[in-house]
Amino acid sequence: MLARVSTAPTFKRLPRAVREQQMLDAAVKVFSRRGFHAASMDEIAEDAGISKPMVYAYLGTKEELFVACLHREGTRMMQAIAGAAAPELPADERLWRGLRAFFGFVGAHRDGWAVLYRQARGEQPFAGELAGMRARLVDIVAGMLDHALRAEGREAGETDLEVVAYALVGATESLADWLADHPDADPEKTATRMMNVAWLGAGQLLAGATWRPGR
Amino acid sequence: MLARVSTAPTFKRLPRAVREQQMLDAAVKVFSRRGFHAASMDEIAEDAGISKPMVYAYLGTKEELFVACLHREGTRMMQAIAGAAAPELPADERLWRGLRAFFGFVGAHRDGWAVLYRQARGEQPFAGELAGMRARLVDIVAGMLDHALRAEGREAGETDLEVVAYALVGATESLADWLADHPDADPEKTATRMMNVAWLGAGQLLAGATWRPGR
Amino acid sequence: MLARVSTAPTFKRLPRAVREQQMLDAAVKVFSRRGFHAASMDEIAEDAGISKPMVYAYLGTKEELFVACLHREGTRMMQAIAGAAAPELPADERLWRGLRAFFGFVGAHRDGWAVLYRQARGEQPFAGELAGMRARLVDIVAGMLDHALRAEGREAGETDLEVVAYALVGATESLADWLADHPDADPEKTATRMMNVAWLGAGQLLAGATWRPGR
Amino acid sequence: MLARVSTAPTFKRLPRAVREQQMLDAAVKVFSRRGFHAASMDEIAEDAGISKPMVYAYLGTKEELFVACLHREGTRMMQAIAGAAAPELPADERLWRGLRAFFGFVGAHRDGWAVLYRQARGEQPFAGELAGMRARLVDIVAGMLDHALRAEGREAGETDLEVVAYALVGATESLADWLADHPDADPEKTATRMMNVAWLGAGQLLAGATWRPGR
DNA sequence: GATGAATGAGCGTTCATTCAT
DNA sequence: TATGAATGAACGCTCATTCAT
Repeated sequence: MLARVSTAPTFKRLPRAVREQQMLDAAVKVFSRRGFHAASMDEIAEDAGISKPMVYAYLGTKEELFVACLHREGTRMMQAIAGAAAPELPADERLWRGLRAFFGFVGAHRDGWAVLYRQARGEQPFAGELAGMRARLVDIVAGMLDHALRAEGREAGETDLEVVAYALVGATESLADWLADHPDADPEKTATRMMNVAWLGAGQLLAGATWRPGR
Repeated sequence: MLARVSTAPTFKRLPRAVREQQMLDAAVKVFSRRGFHAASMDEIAEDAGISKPMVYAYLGTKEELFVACLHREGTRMMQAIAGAAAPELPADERLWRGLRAFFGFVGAHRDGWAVLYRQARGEQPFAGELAGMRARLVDIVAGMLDHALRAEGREAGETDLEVVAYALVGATESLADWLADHPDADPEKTATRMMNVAWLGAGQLLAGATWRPGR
Repeated sequence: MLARVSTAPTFKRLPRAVREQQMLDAAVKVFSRRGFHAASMDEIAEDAGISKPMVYAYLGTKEELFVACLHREGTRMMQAIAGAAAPELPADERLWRGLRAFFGFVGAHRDGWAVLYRQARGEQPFAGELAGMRARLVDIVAGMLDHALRAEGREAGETDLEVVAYALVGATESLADWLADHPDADPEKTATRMMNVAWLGAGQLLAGATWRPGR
Repeated sequence: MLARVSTAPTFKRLPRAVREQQMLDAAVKVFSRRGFHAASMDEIAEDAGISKPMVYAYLGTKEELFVACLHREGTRMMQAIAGAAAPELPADERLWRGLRAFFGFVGAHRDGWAVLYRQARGEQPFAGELAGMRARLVDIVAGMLDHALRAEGREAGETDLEVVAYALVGATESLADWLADHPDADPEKTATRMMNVAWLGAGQLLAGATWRPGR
């Protein structure tokens, strides 16, 4: 048997980091479509174009694999939102920028993040991971509110702020779900609507008030 | 062997209606704790104090059983909210009463409904059932908003109303999750907070405004 | 509670013999349609309009029930064929009458006997029952042949006769299956064809010979 | 712990093709003995010396497995009969060769094919498969008859030929059953007897005629 | 590094069969 | 007599996970 001449690219023996990304891509895709339990390691491996033992060798258990997906997607999202809201801006501008960044991300990763996020709920093993991510979001929002309050010399109970932030985050997630389910909807427009509800509240909306980006 | 004193009830040979409720109770409990997939029919049967075949005889397949749970809990919730908001009241009063009824129900069925609701998302087979329930809620809220608008001679696009209502429902569900996770929290108080966010919006909240029940 | 006045027929409390026939009717029907294993006692009981424990009380185990079906149908068939072939007639006439009686019976009990018979094969527990029935048929045919031989002063080995008879019975059963599968086919015509093959053989058939009833 | 001497074959990690044959062997055996329904996948797997999941991985569902058995055995039989009857020979010679090949095959696969064939009847899911195989046999026989008729310038209705062929095939199958149940019987002799009945018919047999191979 | 071969363990479902009324 | 209620015991099938090459 002669040595194989390595001229044409064989698409094999890729460096580990690349392989891992391929696997994560496949995993995110399959988990999104089927849900955590219904997803099978076989399908993930096949979709990644790789054999099952490799998946185990690189990313470990099914649970660990799912957590890895959560982490990667979560990190990406956080980075997308990160610098969106500089503390020196007024509160509404900060909120607006954050929402726009968030819905922009969800719009771009519809069947990736949004659905995957939807899966993490309800599967206890990942309650912790998810709670952590949401807590970070809630903290950001609560921080905004707190900052704005202090700027006017007032203060609020911690729980109160947290709960308000929680509600805002919840409403936002809910609209994100809606966005993920309506492929033709416009992220920017959705963000605007969310901003209206969040900032003005139903009372003023009914009274005819409207919030619009850029004043 | 002493004669068995037939004082204590034997808990056997109960009529079908009773057994069905026992099974549904057990199913709600187990589905809540483990999630749909992780829940096993064995555990549900055992928890109901009955053998597995009876569960199949009365309530059918695992999926059918889950749907039955969804229906029972959903119906209970809808009934709890039902007459809460009479159309002749002003919009904020209607919203408030609806929220109070909702959080009251969730508070009373913490590990029942709220968690079960949490499970239904993400499991494709039940998308329909859940979407239906949520749609009814969204319709109710959108109806409130629309009614209030028309009362003032104004009008709004249908999609806009729906999206706003969607956001409000989402925020509410989110706080319901929060309530379900905080056993010591007070449903009434949570409803009040939700009302503040929903009605006043972050803008007015930051400006120091507060909404309080009864004026 | 007053004594129930037994004016209108309640269709209950029927005498045992009647009930048993109802059950057997239902059993034959269900076994035919589903096959022995696929048939369920539930369906049989329901089809008989009676509760399952009654079936067990009257006809015993599922196997026993099937055997009871076999016996009833087998007996009916044997009776239908019984006097068909008087020994004093010539052999071909006897054979013809037997075949006509047999196909007549099968034609009238298409989905009853024929299919049920088809089920008994392959289910070992009933090998004995079925073998017995077929043995009786084979014996009848072999007896015919033997009688005809002796009438001419000749004789044949027992095995030879048995095997020939076996082949004839097999061919006949096979055409019975065919008849059962072709609802529009005419039993009389089928019997004639069978008679042609059996009596003349392929050789003479190819040579243009034909056998016709009544000379 | 002594070093394991690797002399005896381990019988593990065999290539797929080999394992598939082992499984089919085991399946044919178990299906034959127990019948389709009574056979359990566990027993088949154990008999094949392999775990159940491998059976599913390679051969699929129980039904698919049975069909695979049917196909393998059916193909083998057809191949055994295939070239047996060259068209240029006279009809009786062709029939004789076909019968000899058939009984030879059945004699060699007693508990394999014959019993398995016996199982396929009556189990509705396989009606199609079996009907197809029998149809091919019937066609072959009908073709022989038709060919012989045309050679003499005569013709016969299609249905007539088919029914006659059906009867012949039925008789043959029946004797095959008999052969499978009598382990000591001689296939060749059985073929001869069948040939006598089929070719000469009962009439000539009773009149003392005899057909013998080779003139 | 990479994979085909292999399995332990478990789950959903069904069914013949029997109490207790 | 007649039945609704109840179950033990299997069976088909799947899947995450690991050897051995």
